[in-house]
Amino acid sequence: MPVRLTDVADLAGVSLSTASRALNDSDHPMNDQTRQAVLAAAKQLGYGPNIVARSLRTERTLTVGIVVENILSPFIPPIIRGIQDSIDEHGYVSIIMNVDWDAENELRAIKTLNNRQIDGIILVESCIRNSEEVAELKDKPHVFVHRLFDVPSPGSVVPDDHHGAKLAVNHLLKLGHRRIAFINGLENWAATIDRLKGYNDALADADLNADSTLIKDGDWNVQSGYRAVKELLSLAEPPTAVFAGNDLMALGAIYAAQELGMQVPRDLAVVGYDDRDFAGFVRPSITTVQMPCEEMGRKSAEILLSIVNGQMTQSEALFVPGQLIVRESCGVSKGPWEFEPERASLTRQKRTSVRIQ
Amino acid sequence: MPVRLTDVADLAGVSLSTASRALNDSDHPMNDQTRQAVLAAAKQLGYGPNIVARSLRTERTLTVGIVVENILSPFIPPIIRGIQDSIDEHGYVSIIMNVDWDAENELRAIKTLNNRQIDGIILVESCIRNSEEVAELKDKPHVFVHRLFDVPSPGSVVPDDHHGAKLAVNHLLKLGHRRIAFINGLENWAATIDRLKGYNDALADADLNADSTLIKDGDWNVQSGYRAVKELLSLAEPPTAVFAGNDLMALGAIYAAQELGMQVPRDLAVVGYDDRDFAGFVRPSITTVQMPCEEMGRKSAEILLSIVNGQMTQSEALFVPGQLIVRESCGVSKGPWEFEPERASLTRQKRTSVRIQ
DNA sequence: GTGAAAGCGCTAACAT
DNA sequence: ATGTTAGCGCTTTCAC
Repeated sequence: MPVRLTDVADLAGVSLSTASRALNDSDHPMNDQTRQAVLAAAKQLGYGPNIVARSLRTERTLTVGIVVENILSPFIPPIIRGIQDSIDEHGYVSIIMNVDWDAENELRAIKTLNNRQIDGIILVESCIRNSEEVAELKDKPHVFVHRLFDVPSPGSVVPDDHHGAKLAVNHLLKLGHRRIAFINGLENWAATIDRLKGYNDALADADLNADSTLIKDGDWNVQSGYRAVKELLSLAEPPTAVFAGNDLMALGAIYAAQELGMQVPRDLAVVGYDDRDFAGFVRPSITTVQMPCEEMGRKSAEILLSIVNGQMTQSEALFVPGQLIVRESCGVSKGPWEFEPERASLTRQKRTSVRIQ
Repeated sequence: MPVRLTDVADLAGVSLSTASRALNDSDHPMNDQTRQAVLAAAKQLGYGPNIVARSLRTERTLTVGIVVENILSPFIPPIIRGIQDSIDEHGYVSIIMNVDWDAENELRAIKTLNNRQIDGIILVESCIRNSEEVAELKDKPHVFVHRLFDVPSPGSVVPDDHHGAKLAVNHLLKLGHRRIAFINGLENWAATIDRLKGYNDALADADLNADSTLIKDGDWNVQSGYRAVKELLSLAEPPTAVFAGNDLMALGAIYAAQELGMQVPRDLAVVGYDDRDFAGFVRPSITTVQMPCEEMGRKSAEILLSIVNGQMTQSEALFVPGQLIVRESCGVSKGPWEFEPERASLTRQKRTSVRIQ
C-alpha cells in the first residue's frame, strides 16, 4: 500500500539508484530528462520518502531532542517555539521530554533520545548535572539554554539579565526617579544575581549611591512583592519607584501600593521583569523587561545545528538581550487605557478556515 | 563506537536472535541462564537498542505526531503535557508541529509526520479541514482534541463546556444571586454556544426566566468584559453577579466594577471560565471553571493508542468535564488574602540539585 | 549517465 | 532452546 522508491523507479523505468539521485537532487551528474521522469513518477504516485529507512542508512535522523524541566513552566513554550522555527527551516523536527526537575528522569530522557539516534540535544533550564548524565551527553552535540544556578558555561545560551536590569533602572532614572527600590528573587539564582548587579550598576553609572534599605528579598511570587512594598512604603524615606525582580512580584508591589491608597504609577512607579502574558492584561499594565525566550531558542538551535554539521565544535556562552516593554505602571502614559489582546494570536494567527463536514 | 546487538551477542556467546529475544523479553521460551548472560553483557557494554533500525523492521516508530495551532496558545502546553504523560508510559514519544492556523502548514505537517512513519496523529484545535488533508489522514490513526467551530465529531475529545457553565451558574445561585449576567464569547465558537446553553439551562433548572438584557456580547478579550459590565451596571436593574465566558473577560468585568467604585465580590460577584494562570494571581483572585486540558490530552492519547493497537477503530466524541475552582471573586472568602504560587511548580517540582562543575 | 549490489541494525520466520 | 537467514527502504560505493 505505501509507495516505495522502487515503485517510483519502476514507473519511471529507471533503476533504484537513479530514482534516489533524482529525488535528492544530488550533485551526481545526470540527464535532466530522466530526472524529470522520476519526479513526475514520484508525483503521480504521491511518493514520500521513508525517513526511518533513510535515517538507518545515513545515520542522521534530522531530529533533535529537547529536554525541558516542564512544558508548563512559563518560559518553556516560547523557547521551544524558537527552536522549532529554527530547525524547521532545515527539515528537522524535535522530540520534547519533560524531566520535572528530577535527575533520574533527565538521565532516562537523554538515554531515550540517544537510542532514537537523535542528532543533537538542547537542554532547557535543567540545572541538574551529574557525571553519569554528562557521560551520556558525551560525543552527542548539545547546547544548554537558560539556567537556574549555574554560571554560564561554554555551549550555553542565556538571557542577558544584567543588561535588562540596567534598561529597567535607566528608564526609571530618565523619568526622574532617584529613590528606586529593588525586590530580589530567590537567592543563588543567576537571574537574581544578574538583575541585582544590573540595578546596582545602573545606579552607580548615574552617580547615585545605593541605599541598602531599598533592597528587599523576595521569592519570585506575588506575595513577596506585596510584602516588600508594604515594608518599603513604611520607611521614613520611601522609594518613588520599585524595580521588581519579576512580573509576579511587580504585581504584588502594585497591590501593596493600592491597598495603601496609592495609585500606580502616580504615587509609585513599578517595573517588572520577564514580560509574562498577564503583564499586558492587568491594570495598570506592567512595564517590564522581556525575557527573549524565542530568540534564545532560535540561537540555541542555530548553534546546535552548526555543531551537528561540523561547522563548529564548542561555542562560547551566548548572552541574549531582551527589550524594555513600556506600559502603564511606570508613569509613561500611552493615552487612554487599552488592554492587550491575547499574545499567541498576535502575529501568527491567520484563520483560513476551510471547513469540510 | 556505538554498541550494537551483535556486540552484546558476541560477548554473551550467543546468537543475534537469542540476544534479541532476551532483551525484548519475548514470550519465546528460553533458558533463563542464557537470558541473564545476555542481560549482563548488555549492561556491561551499556547497550541501548537502535530504535531507528528496530522501527524499520517492525514498522512501528513508537512515535505520535501532535499537530497544534501554536504551542504558545495558552491551552496547548497542558494538552501536550497530558498527551506526553500518557504515551510515555507506553514508551512512545511525540513530535510537535505548529501550523499557525494555516491550512497549507497543516497539510505539510501531516505529510512530514507520515514520512517519518509515526504511528498516529493527534490534532489539537485545528479547525481547518480540507479534503486533501483528510486524505492524508486516511488509514493513519488520529484523534482530534478541542475544537473551535466544529460540532464534536467521532474521534474527538472536547471539553464539556455545557456542564462547566452549569457548575458556575449553580454556584452563583447557591450564593443567593438571582440576577446573573452572562458575557458571551465570539460568535460560532463551540465554547460560546455551549457555555451560553449551560447558563440558560442552569437558570431554567432554577425556575428563573432568562432576562436577555443580562446577556452581553464579548470577544474573549479583557476589554470586552470591561465594556459589558460597564453597560450592565448602568441598567435600571443591574445584575448582582456576572458569569463571564472566560477569565480574560472576567478580569475586565472586575476592572469595570472597580472603576465604578464597587468592590468585587461584595457589590458584584464574578465567575470566569478556563482557569488561566492569572486567575490565581490577580486580586481578587477569580473563581472559575477549569478547562481540563491535561485530562483531555491524556484521554486523547489513550484513545489514539488503543486505535494504534487495534483495540478500537473509531471512538465516539468524548466530553471531558472540568471542575469549579472557587476563589475570591464570587463572595466565598477563603480567609485572609493569599496569592497562589506559580502553577508549573505546584505538583511536579522536586529540585534534587546535584551540581557538577 | 546509469545500474547492480552491499549494508545500515534490528526482528521474526524458519530451521535445527 | 538456540541459530541461521531474509529483509524492512533507503543511500552509496563501485562497476560499466
